Amino acid sequence: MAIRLSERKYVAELLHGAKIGEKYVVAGWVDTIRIHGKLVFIILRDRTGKMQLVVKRNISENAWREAKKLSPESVIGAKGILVESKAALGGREIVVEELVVYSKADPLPIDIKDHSKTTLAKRLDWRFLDLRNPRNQLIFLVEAEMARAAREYFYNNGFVEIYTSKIVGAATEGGAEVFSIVYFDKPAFLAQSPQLYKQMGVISGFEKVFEIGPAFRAEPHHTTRHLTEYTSVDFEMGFIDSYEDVMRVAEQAVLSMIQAGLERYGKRVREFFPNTLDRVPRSIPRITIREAYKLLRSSGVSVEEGEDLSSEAERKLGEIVLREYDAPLVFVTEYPWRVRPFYTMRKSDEPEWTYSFDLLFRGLEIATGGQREHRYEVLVKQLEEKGLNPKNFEWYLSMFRYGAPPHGGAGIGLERVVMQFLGLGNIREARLLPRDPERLVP
RNA sequence: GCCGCGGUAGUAUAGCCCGGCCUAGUAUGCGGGCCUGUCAAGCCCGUGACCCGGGUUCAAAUCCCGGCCGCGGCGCCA
Repeated sequence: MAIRLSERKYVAELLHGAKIGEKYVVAGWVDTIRIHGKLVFIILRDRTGKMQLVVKRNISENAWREAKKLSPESVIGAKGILVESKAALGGREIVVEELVVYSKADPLPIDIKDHSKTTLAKRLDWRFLDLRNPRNQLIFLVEAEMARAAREYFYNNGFVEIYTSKIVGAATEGGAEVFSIVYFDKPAFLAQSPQLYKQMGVISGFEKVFEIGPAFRAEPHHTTRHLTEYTSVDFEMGFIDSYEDVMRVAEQAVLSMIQAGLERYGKRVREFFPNTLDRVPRSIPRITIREAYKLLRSSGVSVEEGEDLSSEAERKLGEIVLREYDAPLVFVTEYPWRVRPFYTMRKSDEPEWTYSFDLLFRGLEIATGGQREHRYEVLVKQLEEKGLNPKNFEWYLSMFRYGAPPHGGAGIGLERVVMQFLGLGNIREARLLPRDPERLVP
């Protein structure tokens, strides 16, 4: 008599393929409930979709009595006959003979049917409910798919996956943007980047390494594109001819992420996210930052030669490149030395510029990379030039005294890729449990 | 960190400038009733709110100050 969940079929199976006229067990959440006197319609939702159950008093008095008392988002199981029904969503419905309520839900604190009816802050307070909305859940299915594609790309191209420490004894690049923690009786920090460790991976002899892991930034940004904790897709590769080799890998990794997202979820993504990128770009154009200055200036954006691009300039550049090259992504190369970290390799012929790049996706920086300086003496000089004390980098510097190949790499912000791909307005949407200067829970 | 805007039922909002007409409106939710083909079901009845603290005033949701929280811009970054 009782419903056996081990016999359960997913909604998608019942809607496509399962035999009409057979008896099936379904289970899930009550999406919508419509009570019509002696007739109750239940829209049941599981991870594969939604379908209608109809509970009729003259079929089962017990089930009907239970159904009348249901509340949205309660968890139920049902057993009944699958029938065709022109009126039902999906063309099929289950005529319920048995109904079990596993968990009755209280009135909901947020509107989960339509994400736009509740502010993002409230939605995040109730994230587990917010994610019951298929649109919001889809963001993380896409994220998982993109991470999988990146991982697969790296594995297929000879990179070794490494796991570096996130508790560190010294800040990577000096500076105030690290979180301090107490490590027993010693001061310590949360890693803002695996930068130095992935270089170690190369120098250790793995030659090509990558890591997908958390990065922490203690910068009190109040913007739609910053998190204090995010997922960084990092790679580093040895024996390169130039930073062009690094860009090629970054390009292929990012394009394979976009391709994977579209291939697996393209249809649903287009349904829920009107601003999504709907095709995979063939390639990513490269322009030097000096060309970018010119393009921007001729479009009326004031830029300072030798400076980093402001967020406004990046946005504008994204528009220009889309117009001129029909490309949603662009590499901006040869950033000025003065705005890049000490380990960046400078151009041999123009030392005020570097062998480095940023990758912009629809006008937003999603990756940074370049060739690293591997010559010990040059590194020491560059540290000093940046006003840093080589004494504090002894461990790092020592790696370059015992055989370090020419190498380079990049870091890609996973949430930013997801955000720009889907056309989200706020990066917090692309993070399961976002952390920002104010938010620490849930 | 600096700057701007904001905080009204469970949720989303109107009202705030120009204090009294607010016994705070609307939608949705929630509770109850009618209904055997709905599809954000419908119709009827009911329910529920001015962020906290101080001040100005005969009178404060409305004006002023402080706090907390939210949203966004900038710097910076992925």
